[in-house]
Amino acid sequence: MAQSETVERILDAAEQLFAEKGFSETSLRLITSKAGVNLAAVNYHFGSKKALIQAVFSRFLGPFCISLERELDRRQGKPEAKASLEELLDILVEQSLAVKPRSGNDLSIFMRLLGLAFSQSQGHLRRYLEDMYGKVFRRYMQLVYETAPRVPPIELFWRVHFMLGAAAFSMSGIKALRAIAENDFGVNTSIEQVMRLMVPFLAAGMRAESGVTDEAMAKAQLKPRSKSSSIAPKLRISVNVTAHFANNVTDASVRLRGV
Amino acid sequence: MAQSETVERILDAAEQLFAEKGFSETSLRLITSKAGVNLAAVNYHFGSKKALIQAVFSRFLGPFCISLERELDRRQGKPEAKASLEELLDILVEQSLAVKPRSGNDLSIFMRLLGLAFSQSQGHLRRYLEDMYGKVFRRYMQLVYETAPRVPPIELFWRVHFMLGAAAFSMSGIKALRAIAENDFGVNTSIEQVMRLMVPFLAAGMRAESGVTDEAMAKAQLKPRSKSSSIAPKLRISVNVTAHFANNVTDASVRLRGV
DNA sequence: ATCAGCTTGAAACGTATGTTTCAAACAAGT
DNA sequence: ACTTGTTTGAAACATACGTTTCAAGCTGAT
Repeated sequence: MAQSETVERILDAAEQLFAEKGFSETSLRLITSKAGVNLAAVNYHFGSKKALIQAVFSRFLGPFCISLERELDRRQGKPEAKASLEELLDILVEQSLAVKPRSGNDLSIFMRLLGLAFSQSQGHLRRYLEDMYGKVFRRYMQLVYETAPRVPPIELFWRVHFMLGAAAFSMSGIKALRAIAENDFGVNTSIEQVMRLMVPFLAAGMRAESGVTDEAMAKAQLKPRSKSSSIAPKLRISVNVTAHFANNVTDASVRLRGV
Repeated sequence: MAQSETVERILDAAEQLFAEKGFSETSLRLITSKAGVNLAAVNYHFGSKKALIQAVFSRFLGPFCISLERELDRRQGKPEAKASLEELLDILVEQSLAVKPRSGNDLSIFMRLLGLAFSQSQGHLRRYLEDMYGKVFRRYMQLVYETAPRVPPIELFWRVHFMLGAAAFSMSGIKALRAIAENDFGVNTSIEQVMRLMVPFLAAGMRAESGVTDEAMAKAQLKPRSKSSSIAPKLRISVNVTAHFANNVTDASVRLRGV
């Protein structure tokens, strides 16, 4: 077996180009020519452009989530005082920085991709990420909720998304923003510094006094989920369907994963 | 003269579709068929797809910036105590809500567009917005800076972008988020409520204790701009050049505006 | 009623994209 | 050395896009 180096070259090129230009703006021809491989190689190794996009994310998110989960296990093992919000955010920063840096991979590339994942309307990507990494994400968010027990749950819900937005946005435009900061202030801000600057900002925001005035909202509580959703599935089926219907193209996917 | 209703229909359709799918994912054919006009109408009335995108933004941003500037003038007229950060943010909320709502235009659409403007790599759009509305934006930001004199300028710079991100992200995904909130908490959150929930979150984040540890960053100050840029130009020239060079497509634009 | 100037409709153009095809090249097991 | 299964290379395919063209339609002033 050729131990195909081609796959890695494609992933490297795609990761970089997607981050620079977005998904639909990056053609397979551009990727393959930058990677120095044949055009057909993408469809041969990945099956489609969509699958390529997902593979680019998995290459980073897989190791990241594994090490994040391990860290959460470690913390939850020792029954000390609950982690503060700052500590929780620091975990994310640390784990991001810890993921093995490949050649020329300076983290900002992937952060930008993560931002794009939200803002570009790639439905398949959202579903894929939800299926693959939604569980760890929700576990982490539960811990965040517990650090601010005085804020109404519904407001916490929104604040978490304000946090997400601040992070995704800053990271997605970080290259341009760093250039502006350098130009206007004459100081270079590293990706790591930006992430660390974000921690006190987000923590303070999460802890701010509640702004809820609506009575119904103040009393609203998280509804218990149905029992079935809390049972770990043994098997998951994945089917991708693309329907062309009177000029409207819709795609749906159900995913199935073993074990 | 036909008082062309076509232009409005195209703008309405484009605004909605861009917000749903992004710019490059929305074809002119989709826009024109949704608007019920001929394909060629876009190029006839706007000249190109790029110009259409810009027009969509201007239709909202024009009135918005005018009324924002008026409000800033009004406040700066009376030499009372400086506005608090919450007041400044409230101005934005108020002005956003004040812009005349067109049919089916529930503000979230435009907020999502604003988010896309940053994350999609439409270089021409960024330049256009900077040229047209950069001045008001910087004036407003100057006021924001002044409300937190104790935070190092470079950190304020980043915090402003964290704010922008929180707003753009939450607003851009607001439709889905509202559905989730409704489902999980059984409470409906209006767009206005979300915006108001954002104010204490953002204000607290901006005022958080500085997280700057780097000595160089702590001392960095905003560099004075060159004098010429502070003089209101009498005339501005606009030229768009698209260069196809060995598979790399680059476009640049210089804009010229009367008065 | 006529004419000029906008505006629309339908079709075509040129280009770029994702995907498929198939023969050639290659690697490894026998 | 031969065979088998995998990987590459070059070309073609089908489709979708933004844009252009030009004849037909319309409006309002003369």
